[in-house]
Parts: sequence; structure tokens; C-alpha cells
Amino acid sequence: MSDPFDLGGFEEACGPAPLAGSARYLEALNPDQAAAVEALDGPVLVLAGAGTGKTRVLTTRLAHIIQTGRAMPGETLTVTFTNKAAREMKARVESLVGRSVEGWHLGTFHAIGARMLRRHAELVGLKSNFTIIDTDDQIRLIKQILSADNIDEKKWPARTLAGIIDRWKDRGLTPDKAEGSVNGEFANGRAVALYGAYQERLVTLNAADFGDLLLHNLVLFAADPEVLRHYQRRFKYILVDEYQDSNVAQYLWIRLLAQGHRNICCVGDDDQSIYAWRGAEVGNILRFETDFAGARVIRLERNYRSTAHILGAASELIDHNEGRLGKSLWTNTQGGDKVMVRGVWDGEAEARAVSDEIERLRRAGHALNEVAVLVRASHQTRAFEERFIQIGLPYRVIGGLRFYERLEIRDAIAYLRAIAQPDDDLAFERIVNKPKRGIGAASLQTLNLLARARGMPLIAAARILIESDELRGRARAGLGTVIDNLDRWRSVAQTMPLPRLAETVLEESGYTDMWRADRSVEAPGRLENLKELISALEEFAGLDTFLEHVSLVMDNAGANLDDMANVMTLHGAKGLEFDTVFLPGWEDGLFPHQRALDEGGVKALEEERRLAYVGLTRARRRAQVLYAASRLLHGQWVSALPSRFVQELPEAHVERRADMGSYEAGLAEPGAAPAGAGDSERPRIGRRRSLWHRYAENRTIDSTPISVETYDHGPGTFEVGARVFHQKFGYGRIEAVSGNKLEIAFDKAGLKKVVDSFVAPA
DNA sequence: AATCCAACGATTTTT
DNA sequence: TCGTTGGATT
Repeated sequence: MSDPFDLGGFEEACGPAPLAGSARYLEALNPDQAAAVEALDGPVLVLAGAGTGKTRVLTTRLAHIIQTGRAMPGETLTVTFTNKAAREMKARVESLVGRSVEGWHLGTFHAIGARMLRRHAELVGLKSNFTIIDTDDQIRLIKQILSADNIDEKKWPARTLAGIIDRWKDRGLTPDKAEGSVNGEFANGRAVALYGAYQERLVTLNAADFGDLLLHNLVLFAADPEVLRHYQRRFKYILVDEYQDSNVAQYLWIRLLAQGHRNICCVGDDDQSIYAWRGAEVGNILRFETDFAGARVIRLERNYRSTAHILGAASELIDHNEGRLGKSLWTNTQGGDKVMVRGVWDGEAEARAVSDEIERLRRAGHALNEVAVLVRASHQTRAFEERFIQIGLPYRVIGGLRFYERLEIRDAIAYLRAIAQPDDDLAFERIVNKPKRGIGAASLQTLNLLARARGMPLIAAARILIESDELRGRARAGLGTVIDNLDRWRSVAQTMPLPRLAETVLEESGYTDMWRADRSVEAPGRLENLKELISALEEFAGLDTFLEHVSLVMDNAGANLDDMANVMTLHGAKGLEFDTVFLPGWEDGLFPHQRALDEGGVKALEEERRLAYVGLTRARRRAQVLYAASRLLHGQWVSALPSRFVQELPEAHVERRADMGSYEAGLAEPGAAPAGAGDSERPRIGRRRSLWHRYAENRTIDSTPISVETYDHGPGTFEVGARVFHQKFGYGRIEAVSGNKLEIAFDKAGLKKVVDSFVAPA
């Protein structure tokens, strides 16, 4: 490699494009969109409301940069969050510029981060062929770390630590910097040390988790400023999609890279920020103008998607949030129905109401593809599935387990990983006793001990172990077979076509036989999936290419074109649109979700409201909000109040309707028996005061605006010893601080744990 | 080493 | 109430 920083030789092919005065693609834009496309110099924030043509602006801008000859494709960097978004953008840019974008720096944060990291891996102690581990591997690794430290996993679950570490990485904190951060509770303050141990272990394994793909970039930029300078020089134009979803690490990464030419364009919508719980920082977008001096902010407010009623309802709802950048969406779309808001008796009635309405639309000639049911929590899909199956309505559930996440697919991939990388211990551990070969916990422990003592990978240690007489009987024979098999497969891996290799491996290992012998209902499906995997392998040039694909592109590209109604979570619906949208379960405690309220306070409530906003703005022509008076929750019937979001919808744009037996019907005739369907089997409601009412009592909550500083990871505003006031518990003194949770000794109510946003300094 | 039962706990999810 | 998970059992 002559140029160690070369990202691939594509630029020579692309000379400056002819400056055709007729930039036809610009004519298709409205004035704001055109401004966003043409403001090429300096930092630009495009605040793009729902349905205002965000992707069009981003893709046109990229095309414009190339067509005007301002930069060559290799001098631009375009990042998205999902592979789907990246694919879509690639397709649209290709159609705009009329040539392939192959080799451009257009992809997800993770894919581009991984690519850069592979080039400079040695700077962070990795080899360039490092393995990217998934969440499964991550948890197993953390379990090992915990047990090595004799930490009780019952008390301190690996998942929790994984979450803590992920959040640290999201914030760009390496173990040495995480020190000052508050997470003292976990394993009695050992979280940071465990994080350090985990990172060390990853390096030994020559592996990186998803967070590392960016974090390591930050580390290596600091370690070798020359590398950073190289990229800063290279990227003349940087474009970022869905900026409101970026976390601190991504923000730092982008900002560092943009410091060269300062031509950065971020597109996003603070009102659609719904991923704070996984590390996204709305603050990044709120703070853009101060972060990037001289930034220009362009608002896209003309909505091309929804009717005025839908837009009016959504706008009014989101207006209840504080600390927004603020946009006022408008549309020229005429007509349309008001948003229907409907109270029903219970979940079953809700599913029935929705399915009746869908059938009515279908009879009127509407396509089912244009109908979506958007739920808050995935378990809500069940009631709809049951109802749709019952009446024979074709539907699909979007989300759920994806192809590469299935157990059998992961096992198969683990086999391939163990072949491609002899030091991939995690993959080896996964397959060593699958199918059963008599290698149990005891044998594995011996193996691990030896590997650790000699500082070698498990496979190498296994070779030694077989020669010794430490293992006996089935375990020894089984281990021998695995090693022999792996050696043999590895020797043919380079020459054999990928599908044949996979087939051979799965047959010879006995893995397919294992499922053939399995009498459970899932087994045939799993065999099907394995076949599908083998045929999918045709597309890949080699094992390494394939493995990189699996670890970074874990989605199902295959679109199902059949006409079916869509059922998915609100989160899953972001970026999509449908003619008709149903929004069930708008009840306090379910949506906004009780847990969000309990753990996140006002901030979380506002995120829930943004989720509601996202839901409503998915609809083009029709939207229907539903809420039930009673829900079966964890096997118990509880009565439910309509969500506060229901009340926040403006009368001018909604039409309210309460079925018999719904919450309002109960209000009208106290004690009157609802005359709805199934009178005889009406569920009995246990305690009148359900769990969900807890929050309802707390209507007057402190609504501190989201401050720009809130995500600086300095110590919080609350310190031990401070006097505070809480709406419900009165005055008290802070005893302990852990993240946003405070332990407060209240004068009247005693010692309680509460979330900081419910508390004000006294 | 594989199978069985009790205890737990139960948003949102991409890479 | 139900599904998962980890410990105890054989």
C-alpha cells in the first residue's frame, strides 16, 4: 500500500463534471429546498419537518456538489444511521448523477467507521481484520468478565453492564475517561474497572463491538493527528442524515472531520428525536448553531405528505414540548377527514374497530399496503395479529427478529467465522458443542484456563489439550473432531465457492442433522432458513466480504410486495408513510409508557410526545387514534385513562367518538354497565386505582426546558446534601446521586428514589 | 451433560 | 399471565 490513508482509488475516474447551466434537478425544488441544496459553503443545518422532502434535499445536494465540480465523489462524506437509508440515498443519487456511486463514502456511521478503523487498526491495538461482534457475543463476553471477577450475576446482570458500557461509548468515553462519570451503583462501583477489562479482552480477541467502530476512531484521531488531518483535508463536503439521532461519539467524529473544510450539512428534525434512550442526543441538533460558528439554518416547512387536519393535530400536539427549535409546517393539500379519536372498551374491541375500518377501506378499493397500525410496544401487535388471522385479513408485522438474528443463522455464521478467523474465540465457543459433542461446561473451563495461561486463542489451546490426557472420552473425541473439521474446511475455504463451503460445513458438522432430528415445530422453518442462507451466499465474492456484510448490514433487504396491512411499532415507522394510519393504545401508562415516565421524567415524556408526533405524521390521508378503558396487563385487568396526548389534540382537527363501554361512556353514566359486546364475559377490573394512575396524579410536573448543556457529561446540577422540593413528596435532602436518579430523604415521606427532573432546588 | 422446574420480570432497537 | 432463564436434579 503506497498511501496508507487511501480509501480506495475511485477519484481518478471522475473528472469535474460539465457545468451545465441547466441544472434541471434544481427546478424540481421549492425555494427553501433549493436554498438548502445551494448553500454549499460553511456549516448548514437543514431543519426538515416531517414530509418536507428531507431525503430529496440531501441527495440533490450531493448530486449538486458533484455536478458543479465542487468536489470529486471521493472528497465527499455522507452518513446515515440505517442501511435502508443509505441504500435509498445511493439509489436516488445514482439516478440524479446518472452513474454508479460505488466506492463513494456514502454509508452508515458504523460502516464508514469500520472502514476507517480497518485502515488504522494498529493504532488502537487491533489487526485490520478484526471481528465485529454483535450484541449476543458482547453479552457472553461480559458474562465471562463478570464471573472472572466473582461478581454475582443475579445482582448485577451482564445486560445492565452492557447497557452502561454502550452508553459510555455513545458518549465517546473510553475507560479512563468514564472514571468521573456517575455509575457508582453497579457492582459496588466496579463498573469502570469492568469496562476496562472488557476493552482489554476485546483487543486480545482482535474484536470490536458496535460502539468501538466509532469510539476507536476518536481514539486513533487523537493518537495520530496526521491521520485526522488527512481525512480533514480529504472531505471537502460532509453530509449527515437524521442528525437528531446522533450520539456524542458520532457528533465528535463528525465535528473533527468537518474541521478541515467546514462544509458540513446536517439534516434533521428535533421533533422526531425518539432515540435518546439509546444514546442519541437531541442537544446535538439544538446546539448546532453554537457548535459551528457562522452556521446557516434553513427550515423546510412545506409539507407534501399529509392533509391539513393531520398536520394541524400533529403540530398542536408537539407544541406541548418545551425547548424546541420550532417549525410551523404548512400544506396546500385540500380536504380530508379530521383525525378520528375513538374510545373503546378493551384491547379486543380496539382490534375489532381497527379491522372493521380496514375492511371498509378495502371494500372501497384501498390497498392494504397503504394501511398501517402503529403501536407503542411490540407486544401490542399480538391482539391485532389474532384479529387479522381470525377474519382472514392479510397483514405483515414489520420488525421482530430479522434474518441474521435467528438462532440457526447465527450458529451457521459462527462456523464460518471460526473458519475465517482461527482466533475468533466467541465463534468457536458458540459452535464447539453444537450439535452436542459431549463438550460441557467442565471441558470448556479446562480449555479456557489453558488458553488464558498460555495467552493463546481457544482453537490453539484445544490442539494442545487433545494431545494431553487432561480430557477423556467423548469430550476429547468431540474436540478432536471439531478441530480436524475446522482445519479441513479452512484448507478448502479459499477455493470452494461460498455456498458449497457453507453446505459442506453444515452437513459435515452434523448441524443440519441436528435440526432434522429435532421434532419441535420450529425445526422445519430453521432448516428452510439455513437453505436460504446458503443461496444468499451466492452474491458474495468471499468469506470476508460476507462476514463484514453480516456484521454491519443486519437487515432484510427483500421487500415483500404482496398487498398486506402493516403492523409495526412507532419506532419502526419512522421514515415511512401510509395513506391510513391507526394509532391504538393511547392510554396513560401505555403511551406515554409508564416506564419512560418513571425513569426519565419530563425529558422522557417529551420523547414520548415526539413519538406520538412521528406516528401522526406518518399518515397521508387518514389517521385514527384509539384508546381503551381497560387493558389486560401482565394477566391482570386494569382500568386505563386516555393518554394526555388524546387531550392535547386540538378540537378543530379531530373528531371524537366514544363507543359504549369506553372511558367517556363510563363518565357519562357513573356505575352504568357498558352495553358493549360481550356483556357476559366482560373482564372484571381489579383495583380501581391501577398502576397507571400513579403518574396521572402528577399532572403538574416541573417542565424545565431541555437545556443545551444537559448532555455535557459534567456532574449534574444536583449534589448530595442539597435541599430540594418535589411536587408529591415535598421538601427533602439529597442523600445520593446516580445518573439522573436521586435518593432523597424527604421530611415527610421518608427516603425515596426519584428522577431528577421531578425535583427542583428548594 | 442433559433435562426439569421455579423464580423473575415485563418499552422502544440500529449497527 | 406468560415466556425466559438459571439453578438443581438425575
